[in-house]
Parts: sequence; C-alpha cells; structure tokens
Amino acid sequence: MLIPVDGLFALAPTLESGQTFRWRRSGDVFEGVVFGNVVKVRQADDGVEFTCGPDDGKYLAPLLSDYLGLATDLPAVYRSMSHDPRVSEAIDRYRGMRILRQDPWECLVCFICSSASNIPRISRNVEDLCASFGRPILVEGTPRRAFPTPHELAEAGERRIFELGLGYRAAYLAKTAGAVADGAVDLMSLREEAYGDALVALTSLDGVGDKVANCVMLFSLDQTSAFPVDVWIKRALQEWYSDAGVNKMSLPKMRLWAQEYFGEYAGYANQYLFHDRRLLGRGVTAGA
DNA sequence: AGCCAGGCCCTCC
DNA sequence: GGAGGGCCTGGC
Repeated sequence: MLIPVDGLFALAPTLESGQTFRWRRSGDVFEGVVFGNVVKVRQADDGVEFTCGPDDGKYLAPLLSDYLGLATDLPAVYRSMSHDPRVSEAIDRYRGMRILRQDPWECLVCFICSSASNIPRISRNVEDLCASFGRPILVEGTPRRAFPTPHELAEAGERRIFELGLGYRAAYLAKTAGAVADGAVDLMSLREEAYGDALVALTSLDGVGDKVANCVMLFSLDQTSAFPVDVWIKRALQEWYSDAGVNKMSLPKMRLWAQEYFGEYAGYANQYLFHDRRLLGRGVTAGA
C-alpha cells in the first residue's frame, strides 16, 4: 500500500537518527513493530510504500502517516531555523528527515534504557524487553512481539528486567512502569500540556531527568521546542557557540539558551545537529 | 587494565 | 545550585 507524500520526506535518516530503536533495515526495506503490527516500509518516488499485518493496510495507513511525522510542515520548520549556518548545513545533508510521533510509553522506556549506553545496546535491551514481556504478534515471517504495556512491565518486576542485562536501568523501569500503570502520570494527556508542565510530570518519574524527558517530549509528545542536551549536543554547542557563553552553562541552562536561540522548532534543530554530529564522528575530539 | 558510553540520583559543599 | 562520585554492562 502507498502513502502519498507530495512534500519532503527521507525515510532512512528518519528511522536511523536515534529517535527509535526497533526498526531493522535490509536493503531499502525497514521492518518494525508499530500499532501492534509488523510493518515493512520503503521509500518510493511518490511516497511511502508499506505492508503490514495482522491488521489491514487501510486501517494502518493513517496511523503510519501520523507516526512518520508527515503532518509536519517541514518547509516552515526549515524557514524558522535556517538562519543558523550549522543547522542550515545539516538540513542540506539530511533534507526530508522528520521527527517521528511515537507512542509515549514506548519512547519513555527506550530513553530510560539509553542512559550511558549506545544504539546497538539500547536496541538489544528494548528487543529483549519485548521478547520477554510483550504480546506475540501473529504474522508470517520474522516472529516479533508488541511493546510491553506499562502493566506488563510492572508485572515483570525489577529482578526479571535486570536479568535481561538492563543493569541499573532495571530499577528505573520497574518503578516508572508501576507509576504509569497506576495512573500517577497520564502520558497521552501530556500532548495537551504546556512544555513546562509536561517536563515536571515526566521528571517526577524514576530514571527520567531533563535529557530523557526532552527526548520523550520531542519524539512522542508534540513538544517541538523540546531540546535534549546529551554529550554530543553539549560538545557541539560548546564548540560552535562559545561566543554566546555556552561553555560555562549547566545543562538545563544550555537547553534554555538553545530553545531561545533556535525558537519554536528547536527540537528539529537539535535532531539535525545531533544526527550530523554523530555521522561525522566529531564527538570525541572537538573540531577534529 | 582502565576508561568511557546518547544519564540519573544522591550527597556534600 | 553545582560539583563529584557511584551505578550495570559492553566495547575499545
């Protein structure tokens, strides 16, 4: 089935820029699990081609379109932030890369897992969580499982999560799963909240600090000004914007500065700079 | 062998 | 408020 896209869209950088961890690539086809379906997608000339199961393509198409961030007016985003030469350069390189609109719970779990880790390990940890605690999806081909619900993960408990090799993150996950299952935080409703309120709600959860909260807000909660400051972004900002006094700032202060500087779509600026920085491998020695 | 990784949390100043 | 250290585990 085809989702027509008349505007800018680049599938590969969208799925391979560290926003998400369950898509697997073979050639130009990506296979992932979303909305309880095993989905295969590939970029076509006139849009995004996909197959899915067990549900019907007609049911999934609008959901998938929403997930892929196709509703966003990308040219408007570009106009708002291309005044910055670094961002402008990154836009030229990854034109069409979009920010996904993921399930908030899945996104939250993935980024709790991301602490002091790396993409291969995060992917493995997340897939192990699904394999152990997620509901099987009945389709032919690669057996895969749905992402475990908050209740399923809370039920699993810290010990069994730890045994999967999640390390100290197991305690965070167990506690946060319990809190979400109990309704202490209603993740979906945070899409309607102001940035500051969503931030406070998320950081009340175990294992969720400023960085993780901003990732969740950006990749699943429609908070386009969210700006996750990780070590890559920190180094990039310190290298490029030292004139603005960024070097002496604490991480949350640095985030505030960036949100002010990049504006309404600061999160998009973040994503382009992050992806660029990672691919160019300039994280270790600044300026190398 | 020892350090660092896409942080968070706790303690102490 | 901010600096410093510990934390699971894996990879260089």
